Amino acid sequence: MKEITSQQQRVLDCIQIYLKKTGFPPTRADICKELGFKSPNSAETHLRALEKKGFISIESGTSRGISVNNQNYSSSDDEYPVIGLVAAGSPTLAEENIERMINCPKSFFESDFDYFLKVRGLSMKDAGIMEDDLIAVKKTTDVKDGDIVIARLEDEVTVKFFYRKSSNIVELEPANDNFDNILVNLESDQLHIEGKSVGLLRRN
Amino acid sequence: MKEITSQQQRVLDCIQIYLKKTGFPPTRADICKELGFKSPNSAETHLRALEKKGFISIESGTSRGISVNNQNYSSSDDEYPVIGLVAAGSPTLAEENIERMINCPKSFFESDFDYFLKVRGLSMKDAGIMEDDLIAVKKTTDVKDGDIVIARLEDEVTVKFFYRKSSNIVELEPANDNFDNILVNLESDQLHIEGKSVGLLRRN
DNA sequence: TATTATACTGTACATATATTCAGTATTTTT
DNA sequence: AAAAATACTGAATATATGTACAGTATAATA
Repeated sequence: MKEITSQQQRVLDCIQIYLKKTGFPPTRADICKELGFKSPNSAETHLRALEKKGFISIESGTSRGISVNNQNYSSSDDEYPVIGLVAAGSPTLAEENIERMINCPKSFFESDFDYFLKVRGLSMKDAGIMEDDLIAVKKTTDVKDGDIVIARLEDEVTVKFFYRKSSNIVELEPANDNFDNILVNLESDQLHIEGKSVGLLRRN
Repeated sequence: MKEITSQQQRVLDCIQIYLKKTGFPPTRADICKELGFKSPNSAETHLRALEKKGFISIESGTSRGISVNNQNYSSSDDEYPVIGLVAAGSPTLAEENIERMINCPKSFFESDFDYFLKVRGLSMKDAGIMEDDLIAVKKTTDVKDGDIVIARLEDEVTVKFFYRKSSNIVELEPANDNFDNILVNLESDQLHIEGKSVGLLRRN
């Protein structure tokens, strides 16, 4: 399977989320509405590209005739690791940081995910993310403005809102007045996006 | 869910087989072709009957807008209903209020639970409970000070912190400065504790 | 440098599709 | 005995939808 572009990934995600939500695939217009395109042909060309690369199949002349090919759809459970949000020096997902495993259905959240991150601190409390909450993290670097991302800045791992200010300036914004925004210059600072939040789990 | 007739069962089977084969639901014409009907209205009336009996949902004006309601359940998991937090007059757990079912491992939270409650409003936002969050609710009247309870006061269902002030005074405390505490006199007011929160689920 | 792929807007149109209306007939429920 | 639900055929139609065509622009590739 060939390489997928970030926009094509967005379209593919859009299809899967729509499918999960409604039970049937989206139309071209639905994709446009969801992703902000203004012409149905925008969706059409992306769909053709995704088909050419083997990610989806399209039934010609058929409304909503889209099917996702890889579909690992066995609705069975899986074990997901819980990673502690370690402050400094330690890379995420190192084996030492796995606190325990959690049994959870594969398609529990709108998007698939790779691990649970245990939250430390209250920098995102106004977004309803509290200490010891478990964030379902999807490993990806394809993040949009407003996404809650797991970012590593100079060996420190944090959870913040993501906003791209310009081609090489990124703002990491906490959801707590007691914390300051972090402006990152991609040229001088080393920023690594570990993934983004696709859900949250709290156990009282 | 009401009784299904043998012909309606054939149509329901047809939908599920078609879905499995193609990845998207059939049209009325597809069903006719599959089952040998000669008029699209044959399929239509069966679909309407299946919808009325709760086996499927139909999105009006939408091509292939059919979704099958009973999701495939897997082994050790269970199906839990999602209940909308209805404002006034409607009792919780009435069947009409079930928005959908969620497949979830039985021992997912620290305590067992009975249903998910979909949160409306921000009265508990400082406790990290946001709009549209799903609270895992255990049906019980055995609540302690500081528990997050689901309470019904005069037909209104709310989520609040629970504090017993004296033998017949209970305080329901929101987690939001814009809301006021509610003092309940158990002798004059009718307070019913539906249950308490044992966990929370958020799907971005 | 030319070509191809990506990433769109915008218009137009044939057809795929839901849905209504008019019938007929049998079975079940009230 | 009347009413409602079930189970169809057949025709008609508004609209939902795929898809082609005409552009523009930028990035990647050969």
